[in-house]
Amino acid sequence: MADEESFLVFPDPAPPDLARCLDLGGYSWKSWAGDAALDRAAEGGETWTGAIVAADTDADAAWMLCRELRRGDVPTEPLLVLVSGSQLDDLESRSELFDDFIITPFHPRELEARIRHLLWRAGRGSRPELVAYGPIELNLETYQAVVDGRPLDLTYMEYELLRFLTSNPGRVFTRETLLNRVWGYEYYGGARTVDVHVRRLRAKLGEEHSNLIQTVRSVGYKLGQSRWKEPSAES
Amino acid sequence: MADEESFLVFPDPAPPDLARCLDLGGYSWKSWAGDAALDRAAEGGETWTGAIVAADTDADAAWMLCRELRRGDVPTEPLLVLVSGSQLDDLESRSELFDDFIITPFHPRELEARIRHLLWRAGRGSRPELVAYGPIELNLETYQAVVDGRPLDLTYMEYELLRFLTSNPGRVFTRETLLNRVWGYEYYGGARTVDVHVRRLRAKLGEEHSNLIQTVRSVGYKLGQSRWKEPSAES
DNA sequence: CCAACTGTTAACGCCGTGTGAAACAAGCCC
DNA sequence: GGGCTTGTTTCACACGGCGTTAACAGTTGG
Repeated sequence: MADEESFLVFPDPAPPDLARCLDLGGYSWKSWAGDAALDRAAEGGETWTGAIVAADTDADAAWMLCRELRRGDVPTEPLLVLVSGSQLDDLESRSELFDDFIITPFHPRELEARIRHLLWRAGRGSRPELVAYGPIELNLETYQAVVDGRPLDLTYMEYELLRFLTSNPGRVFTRETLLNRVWGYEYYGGARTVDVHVRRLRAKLGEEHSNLIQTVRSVGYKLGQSRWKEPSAES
Repeated sequence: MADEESFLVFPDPAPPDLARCLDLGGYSWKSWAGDAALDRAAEGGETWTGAIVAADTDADAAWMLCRELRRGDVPTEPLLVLVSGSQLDDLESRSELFDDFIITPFHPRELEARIRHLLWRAGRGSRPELVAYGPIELNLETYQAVVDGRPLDLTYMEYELLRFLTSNPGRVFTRETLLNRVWGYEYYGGARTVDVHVRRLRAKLGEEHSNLIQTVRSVGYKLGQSRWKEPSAES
């Protein structure tokens, strides 16, 4: 569930054969109407495995969408365009807008092969370095933390603490250990510091996920491993 | 430019339609029998603009040639394979052996389009001349920066800094990293230099866009990817 | 020699951070 | 089970680090 492969498909009522081919291939995908939806997606931090843009019907809108996708607001992704045979000459002046193309009507297996190859090529590229556990995802490059897709506004120490716990899920750490490994200095009288930071983290994780960080009495804290144990938070 | 574009074509008697298509496209090419000739070429320092390998007749020899070409003796070059429809499934396990493929029988204009795109990717593909993020656009050729269509008057260092940040949107960079990658020297003690340049950049970006460059406390700076849910202080 | 660019220094103000103590919950002993 | 002990959560506050900002000095080019 972490890296569900989801494709952005244009136009909104996706071409029937394209839709059927994607479904048969086991890919999840979502069709979008236009660039207006892009802004929303960019804000929400939504990302796609790639984009498939059919340019054989509404060429202008399709190329505009490609241009938007290539702007960098959304991370550069494999971009496949569908063109009709008569549009082949249009490709030359738009080289930067796509990674691969396929001519309609296309053979389903060719589409599948092209998608596979694009994904393979993308996989070899620089993949964002991230650590995740359950609903928590930490992007080490952007210093962003999200839970359930909702971005968290964490301070430096909160982020470091959450990163350490998420990197070692299920393991219990004493306060001394946490002070040593996260704060980096020898424990000298400030055990409550950890408590307070755990508290702040729990608060920012939200009511529903505050139990992700569990306290092991007389020992310390740990993250996860028993999420499905008697929630009973409601009522 | 205008250097002789010469393609390596396999097999030796090149497929007639392929040969004719290349000739019509104005490309120079040379057909080779097999891998024995490769060593000679590698020694002689001969290079090609790219390779076009027909795998629909002698598949085994074709893939072996691709493997040789990808061995690293010769710099990786655009590699296009011709396959028949029944060979599509073979591609999956050979992803690393080609850059693009085309199904035989092919339409001449599709071949031309694919060659053009491969050449474009090989040349300018890795070196974009335009980098953009949100309202920011940097023209690397004219050394001009515009935001919202309004041209900015940036100094050299400001431009370099903005270019680096815009090229890696969302990623956080420490001041030390910025000094190394943008300024290019190792420096320790003058970290405030970065602060000041960021400040000047923000000033020139204008009030409305000054928040494009975000400071991540205790870490460094990053551009964009903000999740500012700004609680409607404006309006 | 002026103008613009660049890097440094220092003062200011904010916000993250740690600490102490009080409120709270969970065991433990009698 | 009542009361005591131990450990955890919560709150409020003060210190200090960190970023911002402005002014200044060194440097280069016209």
